[in-house]
Amino acid sequence: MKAAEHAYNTLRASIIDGTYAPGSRVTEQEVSAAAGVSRTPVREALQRLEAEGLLSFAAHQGAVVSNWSHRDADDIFELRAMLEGYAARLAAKRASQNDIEALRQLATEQSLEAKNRSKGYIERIADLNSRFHQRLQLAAASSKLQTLLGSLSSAPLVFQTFRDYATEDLSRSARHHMELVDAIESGDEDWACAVMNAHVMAARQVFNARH
Amino acid sequence: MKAAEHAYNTLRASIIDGTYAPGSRVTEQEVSAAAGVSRTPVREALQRLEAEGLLSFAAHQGAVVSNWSHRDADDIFELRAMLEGYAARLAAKRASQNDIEALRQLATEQSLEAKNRSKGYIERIADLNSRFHQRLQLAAASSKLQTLLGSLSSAPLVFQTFRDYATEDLSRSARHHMELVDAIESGDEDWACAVMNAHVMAARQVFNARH
DNA sequence: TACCACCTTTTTGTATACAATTAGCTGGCC
DNA sequence: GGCCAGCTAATTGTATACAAAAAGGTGGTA
Repeated sequence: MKAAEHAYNTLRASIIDGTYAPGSRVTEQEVSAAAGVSRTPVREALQRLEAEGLLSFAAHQGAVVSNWSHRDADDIFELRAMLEGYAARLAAKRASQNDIEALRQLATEQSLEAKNRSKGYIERIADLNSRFHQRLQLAAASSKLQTLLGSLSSAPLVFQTFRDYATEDLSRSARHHMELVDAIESGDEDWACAVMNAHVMAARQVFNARH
Repeated sequence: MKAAEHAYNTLRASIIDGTYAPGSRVTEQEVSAAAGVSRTPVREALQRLEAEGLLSFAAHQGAVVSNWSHRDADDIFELRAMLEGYAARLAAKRASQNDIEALRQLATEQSLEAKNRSKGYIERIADLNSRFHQRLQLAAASSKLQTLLGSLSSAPLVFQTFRDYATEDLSRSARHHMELVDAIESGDEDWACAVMNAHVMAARQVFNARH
């Protein structure tokens, strides 16, 4: 793996798991030492994380970990609803048979995991969930949209949200995905968009209830 | 000015004015020589431009200038309509008296420039236009939204579009801005959003007619 | 003449050294 | 005792040197 990528992964994990608290300062040297690479690739990693919104630079003061106010979180869910809704629309219009089968496969697996809840299911569901959304965005076939959504969903709160899901939330999420596949397969843009909106709004509700 | 910023500005200008054609490869050394700085800040500039979508990296092959297909352009206008429409909504809800006065000032100036068309008016109008939109985004008070829109409007096609504006297009654009101010001042979210949608769709129409 | 291996050159990726700016502190002065 | 100047240490910003990888050309061979 390239050094820059290693530094990026290391720091990103540290931010997400809370090792670096929001608002705390991150120096290049720290990361350099932690990742075992020189400062050059570290600077690259910092820039990427800044572009993704996990860090922000104050002038001449280096990087600080972004902290998300309640209002920011609300805005982000609103934006996600809008953009993912649009993605669902495009997917309903453009998805190939391959896309649909892949999506159905992922949604089915997720349903099973949500039902069985065998050891480690949270991580597996989180993974299936993100793969589902990414596959849907691929089917939407708008690279710009994918970029925009990428910068939204990489925000820490998405990760946090999943841990907060109760059992019924998990199965509802899985049902949403199944319904999305049906809507996309039938080519019904309005339906797909509506389900996706409900999906994101449900996630927002879970988040707001806990924070 | 910092060297990285200088490299960024230099290369960005070269891409926008067409010195670097879409699809052409950009080497670090070239930019380094052109800007008169070392490769280190150049790499920083390349990353920023990649994040903004003006460049894209192929694995181990360096940076190539992005070229925008017709479909990409259409998607971008669609996304801008959605996001700027949302921004207009938020602005209608949240704008302060200061915001409104600043917006009205900018829109008024733009109207005059569109009417008089004195030497260099294109550049001045382009500037006023971008300041108007940025001020509106500021009034919308959603930093994440601002980031997303930033990555859309920095795309080359926005610049190109403005040069294509005919006289009547320019005055219509100015009228849209005036109407937006009225809608925002009255706090009517639907109105503001609708005007903004019309505004972006009109821009798309101009772009599509020429390309 | 076509094709393949190898070498050269170019270009990216990384490390390190140095410059410049800044924050925080220490000591002296009022 | 409080406050300001100046210094020190820490941190970012930049340049350069070197390593690694890859593209493209060259020569030889079938």
